[in-house]
Amino acid sequence: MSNYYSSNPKFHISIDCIIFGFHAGELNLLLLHRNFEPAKGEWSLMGGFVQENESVDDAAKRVLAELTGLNNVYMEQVGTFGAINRDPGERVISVAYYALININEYDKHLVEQHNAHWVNINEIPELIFDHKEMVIQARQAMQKKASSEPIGFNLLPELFTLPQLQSLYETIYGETIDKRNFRKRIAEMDYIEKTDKIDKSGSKRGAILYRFNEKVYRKAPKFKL
Amino acid sequence: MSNYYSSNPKFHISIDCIIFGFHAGELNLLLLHRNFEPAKGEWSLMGGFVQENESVDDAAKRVLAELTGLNNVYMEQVGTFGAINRDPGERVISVAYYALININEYDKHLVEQHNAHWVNINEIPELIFDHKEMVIQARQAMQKKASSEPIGFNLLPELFTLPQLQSLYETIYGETIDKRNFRKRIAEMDYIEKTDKIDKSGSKRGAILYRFNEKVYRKAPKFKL
DNA sequence: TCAAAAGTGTTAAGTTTACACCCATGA
DNA sequence: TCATGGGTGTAAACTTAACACTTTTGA
Repeated sequence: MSNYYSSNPKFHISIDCIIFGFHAGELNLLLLHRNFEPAKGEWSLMGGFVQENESVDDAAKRVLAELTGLNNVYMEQVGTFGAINRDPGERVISVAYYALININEYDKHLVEQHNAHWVNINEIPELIFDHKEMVIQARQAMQKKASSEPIGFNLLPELFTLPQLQSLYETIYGETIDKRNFRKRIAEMDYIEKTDKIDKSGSKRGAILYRFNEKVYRKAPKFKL
Repeated sequence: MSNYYSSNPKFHISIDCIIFGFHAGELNLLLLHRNFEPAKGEWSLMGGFVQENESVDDAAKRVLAELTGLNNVYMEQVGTFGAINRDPGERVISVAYYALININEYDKHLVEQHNAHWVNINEIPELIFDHKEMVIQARQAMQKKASSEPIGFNLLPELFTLPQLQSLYETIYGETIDKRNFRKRIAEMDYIEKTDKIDKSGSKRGAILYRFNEKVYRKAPKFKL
């Protein structure tokens, strides 16, 4: 142990998770009513404290899994929020991560236990501390990333239709996309593979189901939407 | 004070600075020989510990100022590095920031005191811990940002020539740019203002000096290089 | 007078956008 | 049979890329 190190202060480090889900043409966040003081009962991001036996990234994965039961989820670090008084309880430095999950596959029982709810991203309530700012930054980071890397598929089921995919990207960008131009671009991505299955849930005619083939993508990773 | 908070561990939080400078057509980093254990004497980024009386961002500014004497420097957070054993001394979670400075204007006396040196970014020596990874991520983040926001000017003097500016962007991107196409794009940015001064240091003929006008930029912020 | 760097426009290629109708099906 | 959402191609507008010579001046 170095004297130099120990002359410096230590801090609680927390994780906050911006959990994105996509359903029925809408982006949603999984938010919860905080169940401890301060700000007990107010809307909050899912959070937790980094422990001794885990890296910061692992802590983020753990915190996400505690709420959703999910592992191997796509997560990205948004940034670290370190204002002195950001938490009125005591000083906590927080590392924010966003997660993209398939809204059909989380553990509903766990979510209920935490008193968590999906909230439309355009109708976010007041959030505690600097969580609103975290959401804003997460959304921007996600949008930017989604335009240049194929991360959007994490928000969809394994098999998805082109109308679904287009709706997802329209929601992420907050603007409509021309259907034929969209499909032209998708057609050029040979890692978005047509299956012989049809999804009839959205229309009488049914839409062809596609799959994102990550192995094929990795051989020639180019993506732009 | 909440019991819930205090049941969690605390950590040393450090700052590491990736300090970019541009000189003679080359990007450089300001690196130093670490003057305390562990890894004393090895090449390292400038760093320091976050204190109780400062935000994380302020700590980054302080650490940069301690080495360079500079304030009001353009800085961006790169990310937080939280692997358990990233520092073999004891556990330290580090927040990395990059800074863009005008290589003519730092405090050379301070830099000498810290035993710091400018190193060409393509000839970076072995660095301690995960500093190499921080440099890689900082460089990528800076490159991306520099392509869509006018941050490159922070690396140049107040007055600069178009050959200088082009050389800077060629260095940032690691590829050559067509001179006429480059100048065409610059000509469309009315916040890059021609002055009536000539810089004769680079050629016999001399090159016109330009200035980045931030106020004009803010009125219609569009930038793409 | 010549070497060295600064400065200047045009054309072709590629990319992006706009746009309208037919198809398949279940109710 | 008709209402609903799924599926398909082409042409114009715009953007990007390629390219070569003249100017100025100090040595």
